[in-house]
Amino acid sequence: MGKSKIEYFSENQNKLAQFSKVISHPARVAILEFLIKRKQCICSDLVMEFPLAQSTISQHLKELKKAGIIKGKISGNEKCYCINAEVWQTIKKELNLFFNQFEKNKEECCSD
Amino acid sequence: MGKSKIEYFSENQNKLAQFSKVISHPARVAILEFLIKRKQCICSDLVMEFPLAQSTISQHLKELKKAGIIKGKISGNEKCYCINAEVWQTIKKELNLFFNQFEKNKEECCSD
DNA sequence: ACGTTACATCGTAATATTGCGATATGGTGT
DNA sequence: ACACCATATCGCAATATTACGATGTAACGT
Repeated sequence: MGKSKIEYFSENQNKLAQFSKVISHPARVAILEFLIKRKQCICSDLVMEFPLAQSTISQHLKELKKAGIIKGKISGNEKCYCINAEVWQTIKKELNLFFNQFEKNKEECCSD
Repeated sequence: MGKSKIEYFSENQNKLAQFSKVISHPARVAILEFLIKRKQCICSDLVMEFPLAQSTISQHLKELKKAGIIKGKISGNEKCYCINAEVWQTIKKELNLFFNQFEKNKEECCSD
């Protein structure tokens, strides 16, 4: 009970759900938008920008990194993060494929 | 703690996160794809199709309905569900806007 | 070597999600 | 009125997520 029955669904359905989960938290959306604006940043930039603890930011970065949507390069003391362009395009494409499956048909079948 | 600090983020960031959350579970992705294929269906169609209890399906439908992505019309005994075309397009557009914020630049700033 | 800075990870608490059985609601057919 | 559908909701248990402070690790400056 409570445990997701993800094994019953297709690989594609699970992949899409996972991609969506990454951007299903406003902090991660905000981090990604910040990263787009600044091209790159380090963890402490985000700690300054957002009202979240360093450990919390670090955890969100870990999630984003796990999904591949960002990448980080160690540069001496710091760790420089940026968008992973390839994965970004992949996720964008997959979401588009999903949303393009539905074509509006003239006759609406239901209403509220 | 553990409570999401959603109040610190913009309306747009929260909206995008909420839209994403709806499709961040494989069962809901599967339900939506089923709904696209069949144009419309009732709850018991889904109960037959997926290895989930009726109450679980009903709950996922509730989530989808809350987000507005589907709508349901009571038809006697049954409740006919289908995609809400308008909301579908809205979510698609919002996600596209988000993903189009990032343009690949030639020089990669980080690597793994 | 020592303190500082940057970041990750651990441990824990609060909260949210997922799932199911049981039960409620409300329309259908008899 | 009654049994029978279809669906919604309630109550609960298992699990996942979010968040933070404390602590660990590793490079830096002195």
